[in-house]
Amino acid sequence: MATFKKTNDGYVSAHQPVIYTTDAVVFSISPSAGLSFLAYERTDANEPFFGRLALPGGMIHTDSDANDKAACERVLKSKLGFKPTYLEQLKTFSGAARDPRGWSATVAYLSLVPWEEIEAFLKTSKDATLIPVSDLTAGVVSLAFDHEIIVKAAVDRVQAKARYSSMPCLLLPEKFTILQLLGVYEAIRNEKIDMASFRRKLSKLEFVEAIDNEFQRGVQRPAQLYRMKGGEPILFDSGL
Amino acid sequence: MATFKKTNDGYVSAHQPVIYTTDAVVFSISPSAGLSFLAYERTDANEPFFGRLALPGGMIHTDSDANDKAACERVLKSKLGFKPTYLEQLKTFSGAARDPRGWSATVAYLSLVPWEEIEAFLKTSKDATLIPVSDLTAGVVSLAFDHEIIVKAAVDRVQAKARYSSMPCLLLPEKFTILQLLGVYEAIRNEKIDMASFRRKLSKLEFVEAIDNEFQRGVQRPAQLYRMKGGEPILFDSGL
DNA sequence: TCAATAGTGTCTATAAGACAGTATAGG
DNA sequence: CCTATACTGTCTTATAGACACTATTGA
Repeated sequence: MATFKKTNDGYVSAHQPVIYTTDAVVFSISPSAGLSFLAYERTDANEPFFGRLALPGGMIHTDSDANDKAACERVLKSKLGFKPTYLEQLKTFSGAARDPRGWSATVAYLSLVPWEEIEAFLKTSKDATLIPVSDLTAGVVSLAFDHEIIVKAAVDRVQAKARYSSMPCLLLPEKFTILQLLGVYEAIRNEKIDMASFRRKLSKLEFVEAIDNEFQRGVQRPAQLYRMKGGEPILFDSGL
Repeated sequence: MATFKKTNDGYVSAHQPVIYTTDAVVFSISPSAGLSFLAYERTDANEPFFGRLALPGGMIHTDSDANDKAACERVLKSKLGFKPTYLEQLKTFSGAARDPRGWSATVAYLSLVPWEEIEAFLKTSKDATLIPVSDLTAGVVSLAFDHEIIVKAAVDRVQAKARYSSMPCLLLPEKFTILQLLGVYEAIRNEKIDMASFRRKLSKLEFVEAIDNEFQRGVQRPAQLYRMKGGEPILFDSGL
C-alpha cells in the first residue's frame, strides 16, 4: 500500500501524482440529426491531440473545486456560458495509456440541454461543434483520448434511461407538447413509439402536468402544453 | 484552467495533488442476516478514523496499476486473498471534506461473492467483519469517511439490478437450485417473489441452464441443479 | 404411506401494441 | 367544408400475480 509522507504543505502520496480531469457529454436533440453531443477542436499546440475533436473538459482544481461535480459545472460554465440544469455522473476512466502526459483519470459526466439553448450557443461559439451520435457509430468522426468510449457509455446510459426514466424531459424547454416529448424518446431510442400507449403511461406515471389554457397553435387543432412535475427526473418500475 | 509545468519526471498539475484511492463494497448473502457487506476495522493509529469500520480499499498506485479497476483488484486480492469474479464500477466520490488528509477521490466498486467463499474467508481473517445492510439502514453501525453513502449507493444499484439483470446469480456458487436463486433475488429486493412467475421468466430469459443429471438431494424430491449461461451477467428488457 | 420440498397448471387482472376513429383548430 | 394534426376508443395478445395442484424423493 502507498505510504504518505508529510510535506510542508500537507500529505501527498509517494506515487506519481495523477492527472485529474473531468469531461462532459453534453447531449441535445437536433431536429435534423437527432441525438447529438458537443465537441471542441483542441486549439493549444502544446497539449496532446492538437487539432482533434474532444469533449468539453478540464482539470479538477483541488484548491478551489468542492468536488468533481462542482469542477464539471465550473468547466461547463466557462465553455458554454451557462450551467446546464442536468448533470449526472457517468463513470470514471483512468489509466496510464489514455493521456500521453502520464497516468490520468477523468470523471465523465452526462448532461442534457434543450435544443433551443444549444442552437443559440453554437451561434456564439467558433470552436464548438455538434456531432450526431449516428456519425460516431458510423465511424465518420473520431475523437481525441478515449472520448469515443466515453460517448458510447453515455449513449448507452441515456438510451437505458429513455426506457425507465423521465430524464429525457430535460432535453425539452419548460413547456412542451406530448408529441414533442414522444419525439425525444423516439430520437434517443431510435424507434417508433405508439402514441396511444405513450399517453396511457404518461397519465399513469404522472411526471408531466398539463398547463391550464396554454396551447401550441398551428394549422391544426391546438396542442395542449405540458410541463415536468417536480424538478428532478423520476425512475419508473415498468418500462415506458 | 490548470496549467501544466514540465518537471524532470514528466508533467504534473499546478494544483495540490489529489489523494487517489479505491474502495469496494463486497456483497454476500448471509443465510442468517441477508444482504451484507465486508468491512474492516482501521488498525493504523497514524491514519484517520483509527479504530472505526471502513470499506476495504487503498491507494491507487499510478506507477504500477494499469487503471482504477486493476487497482481495486489488487487491493481486494491483498485483503481477501482471492480476486472476486465480479467487480463493477459504482461511482466516484471526491472532495475536500471526505478525508482529513486533504482533497481526495475514491473510485468505488461493487463486488459480489458467494456466501461459501465469504464464510471461509471470515474464519481466516481477524479484522474483517460482515455487516448486514439492515444494520446500516437501522443506524446500528456507522462507517468511517463517507463510506455509508457509498454503501447506500451500492445497495441501490444492486437492488435495481435485481429487477432487470442476471447479476445476482454471481452471489451463488457455480451450481445452484432455482429455489436458491429465488432466495437471492428475494434477499436483495427484500420481498417475496412468486415461484411460478419466476420460473416462467427464467425459461424465457434463458440465462441459466439445467445441468444434466445433477440434483441437490435432501429429505424431499431432488432439486435440479442449474448453472449460469455465459460468463457475463445480462440485462433484461422487462423486469424479473 | 407420509412428510417435505420440487415443480406445474390455470384463472384473472392488467398492460402493451396496433390501428381506426373522433375532435378541433386554421384557411 | 377541407385539411392537418391532436387526441381517444377499442380489439387483440402478452404478461404478472395468486394459488391450488401434481410429482418425486427419503425415511
